[in-house]
Amino acid sequence: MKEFIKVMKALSDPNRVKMIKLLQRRVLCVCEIQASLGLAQSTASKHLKILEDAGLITYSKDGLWVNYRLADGARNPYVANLLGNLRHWLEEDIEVAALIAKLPEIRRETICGT
Amino acid sequence: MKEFIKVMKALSDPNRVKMIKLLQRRVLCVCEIQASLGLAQSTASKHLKILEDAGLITYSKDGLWVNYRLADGARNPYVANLLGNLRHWLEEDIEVAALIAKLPEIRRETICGT
DNA sequence: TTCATGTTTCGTCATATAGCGATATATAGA
DNA sequence: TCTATATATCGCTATATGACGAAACATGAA
Repeated sequence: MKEFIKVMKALSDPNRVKMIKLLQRRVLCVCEIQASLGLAQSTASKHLKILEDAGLITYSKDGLWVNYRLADGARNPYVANLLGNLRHWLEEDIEVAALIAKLPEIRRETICGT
Repeated sequence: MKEFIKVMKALSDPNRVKMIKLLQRRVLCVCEIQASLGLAQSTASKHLKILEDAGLITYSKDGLWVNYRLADGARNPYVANLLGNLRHWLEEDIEVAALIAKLPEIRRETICGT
């Protein structure tokens, strides 16, 4: 039950769901996600931790960057099912579509620092 | 997005998920659910309202009783999918199993009032 | 080492949520 | 009408959550 609740809670916040939708397109670092959603950096980081705790995403470090990607969910049926459905769910959502449309402009080299 | 979030939030509370699991077995009135979960009457009623707002359950009145049942979810893909999966999800959960085991003893005639 | 930079954690605040008891509403019967 | 009963709503408290800025941590370069 606890594991199920954790996954549901993780997907109960619009910004976190948007992060999932963005990560369906490509691997992203924290500052790209932060820039895309217009959040403070600490807020983005905290949301990513919640998604990771739920098993929905994983990360790998590459120098200063932390790359986040969708988990495969092999160990968690709730994760596997919901990530699968979220491939098509919310594709028509207006906010999600806007984020996806702007994603090509979001590149870590130009967004971060400078 | 708002509709999706509403469904996820509704399923983010253990007591509400347990209500869904109980309603998979049979139609229940508020006092039966309250007795089964050991909640205050007002708390049970509030949870049921949240589930109903999310489209996960429906109700019909029969005299003094309000009978709650699972929704068919025909109008909401998130509801249809999650209610479908919840038919088998959490069947092995220890708390859920205990509630199901005690469900035959929960009958409105003996539980309510008196 | 020192500095710069991406990320995480901490401290704080405002809002949301779950819980309860008390009260209000609705319906059936006397 | 009045009473009894099942449910819904209100008022309140304690905890959880999401937001931010500031500070700490981690890594790579000078």
